[in-house]
Amino acid sequence: MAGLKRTRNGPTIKDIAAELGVSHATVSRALNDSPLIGTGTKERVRAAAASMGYIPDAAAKVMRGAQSNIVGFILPDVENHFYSAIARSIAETVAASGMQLVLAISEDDPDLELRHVRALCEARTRGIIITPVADLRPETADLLRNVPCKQLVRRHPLVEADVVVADDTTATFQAGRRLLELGHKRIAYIGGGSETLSTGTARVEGFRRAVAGFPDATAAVALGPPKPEFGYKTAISWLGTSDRPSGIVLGSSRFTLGTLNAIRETGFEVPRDISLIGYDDPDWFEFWGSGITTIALPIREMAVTAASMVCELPLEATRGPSISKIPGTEAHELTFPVRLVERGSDTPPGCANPAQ
Amino acid sequence: MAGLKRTRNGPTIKDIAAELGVSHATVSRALNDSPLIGTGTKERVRAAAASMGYIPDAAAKVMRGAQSNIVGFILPDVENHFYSAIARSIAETVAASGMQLVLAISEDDPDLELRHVRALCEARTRGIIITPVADLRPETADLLRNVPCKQLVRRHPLVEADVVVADDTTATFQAGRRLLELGHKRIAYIGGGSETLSTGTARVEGFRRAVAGFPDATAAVALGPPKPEFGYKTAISWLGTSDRPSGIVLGSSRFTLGTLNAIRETGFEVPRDISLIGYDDPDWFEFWGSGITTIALPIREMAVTAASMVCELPLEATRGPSISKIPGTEAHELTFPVRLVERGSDTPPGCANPAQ
DNA sequence: ATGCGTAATGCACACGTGTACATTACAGAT
DNA sequence: ATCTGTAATGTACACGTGTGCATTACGCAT
Repeated sequence: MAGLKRTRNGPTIKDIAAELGVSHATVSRALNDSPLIGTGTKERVRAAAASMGYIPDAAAKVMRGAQSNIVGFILPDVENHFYSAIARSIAETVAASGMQLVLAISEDDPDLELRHVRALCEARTRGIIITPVADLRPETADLLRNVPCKQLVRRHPLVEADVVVADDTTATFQAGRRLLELGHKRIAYIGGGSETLSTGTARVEGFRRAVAGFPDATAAVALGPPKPEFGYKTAISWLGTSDRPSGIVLGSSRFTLGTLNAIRETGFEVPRDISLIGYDDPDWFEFWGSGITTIALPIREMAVTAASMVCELPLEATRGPSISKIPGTEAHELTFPVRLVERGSDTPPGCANPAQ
Repeated sequence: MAGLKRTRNGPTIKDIAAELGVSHATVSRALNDSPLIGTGTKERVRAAAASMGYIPDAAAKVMRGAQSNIVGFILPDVENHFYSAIARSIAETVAASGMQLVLAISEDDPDLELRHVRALCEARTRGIIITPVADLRPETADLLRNVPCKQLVRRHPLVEADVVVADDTTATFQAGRRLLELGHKRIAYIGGGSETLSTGTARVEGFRRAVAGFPDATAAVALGPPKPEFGYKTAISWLGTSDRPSGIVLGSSRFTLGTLNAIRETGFEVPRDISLIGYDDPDWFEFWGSGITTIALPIREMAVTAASMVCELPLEATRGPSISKIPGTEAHELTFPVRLVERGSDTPPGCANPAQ
């Protein structure tokens, strides 16, 4: 820590200048293709730089005043297809605009999230896209005020920034109503997040709203950490009871997995004993049995929109999100429509042979 | 570009110094908790820094000589469970050692890969973990000589760096022999990569070696880009012929998906008509039908090992990889054992009802 | 009063880069 | 021979931070 010179000191423009017997300003200009430099000199400088293995120092350039061209995306879980698909689309957009993307994983841990945000701010990041954690630290919200910032997928009340989300309320409303219209009387919802996140509140609200239209139906709701284990435990606890739900709406493809595991272990079958409607559309949903009915989100459009906003690219006119102003702030919310993809995992209750 | 001051100029230690009427050296020492500074001064400096919203400048620190504490991981495809699982384990290890991980996606594009490597080198990254692309640019290999670097999963001949891989040859050998012992006479392998990558050559070699032990068996091999589409197209072309294979070994879970799609479209069924053995073990393999037999890799161990080597952490004694020296270089190769996980997707040919 | 040791702080420089400004060189016009 | 304009290069500073060295202040012993 004390007084240590950098271990591997590559050549700098000063070294190149000394080698050629010119000033370092000439080298700098030559490498930046300034019109002030003679053609011959440029060539000699470039040749020397290449042969000496010169690598420019990004830190020095940033300090000189050039904007760092780093964009950060903080996501909770890279093993969740939903987020990795988003990460991919963001990466494409950012790379296409000539900038550098830094992916950071928060693991739904507020302290890790804070560390990432702090590191990105200290690096003078050009912009940050974040899917905030449920109990986000106030300090994190403070730091985010110093950077152009967009919230993606989830909206946290402490963060004052534009929001790009899916129409979660309509999504779970459609899913819930679908099950009820098929004739299910006892349905349930397993969701991620908590009361502080839009993905928690909005989805539960949609589900409840669907149930409200069917007075003779009862509903159970469980919210927890978006990992397969929570889906598994919750499903196991429900399936053991006599008044188990005959249809379940899942708030994450991670829950779908845990739920499938629970259903198999308790000897039930989908969709014969239990109907399932998933969230998001990972590639294996289509081929699992007769297919898993699910709510598909316009992942690509959402990601590209958020990335374009941060990179200050013109927004392509995508399949129109609805735009509304968030009261009390200057921020806006872009809500993207969702789509129910009908496959084979939901049937009327007690129906042994699905319509196929 | 020209002479622009940074747009959002936050306060620096000089501003804090001016505010308190001390020199910036005092502020710097106070913030770094130097013993040279009086307790009272420290407190006043910290209070001022907090109230003024001071954010340290990472670029200046790096330039001053402090090692950047960034570690980079360049992976080809974040939507592939295999790599996202690796990314997660690397992120955990790197975060635990107090460093910052930068994830970059190469999309199997050598030019994009070069861009990422260059950016990481210019940022004076502490170390790079890379899963190299098939036709990696020589320039990329040159740049990597300037950084502590480890190859993960794939080995590219141009890159002179330690290697952490799975025992791919044994893996496909076991898978191929398994199908042959079940009685299959026509088997096939769909693999990723090309002749320049270890994942291409090693896996094909293992498969061929298995077939060599069964003189009356015939085998087909297809190598291509590791995307579902290639698996789909290849499977479709094979299934249409009269001498179609009765068992297929897949070299990536991405191919498994495309192959399942092809099998369904052509009206066949797994495992009744076609036996399948996958690679890697994404979570849905266990619950797909009676389960997909597959070759499981010690993803976590491999990732943690590579990350520990880059972060200069002591290597935990993991379930022993075999270590060998790579001839012609000073680099070493760590090969991790694989494991065949037997589930329900492989049966003797023409067997309508698997043993369950 | 002088000397001395210690605690606290200021001064000045270095890191690598880019650029405004000054300087030099030289060709052409007077 | 002198002036003017242009092309090419050098000089010097700034960015924000950390640290070696000099300096100040002060208490205490001589």
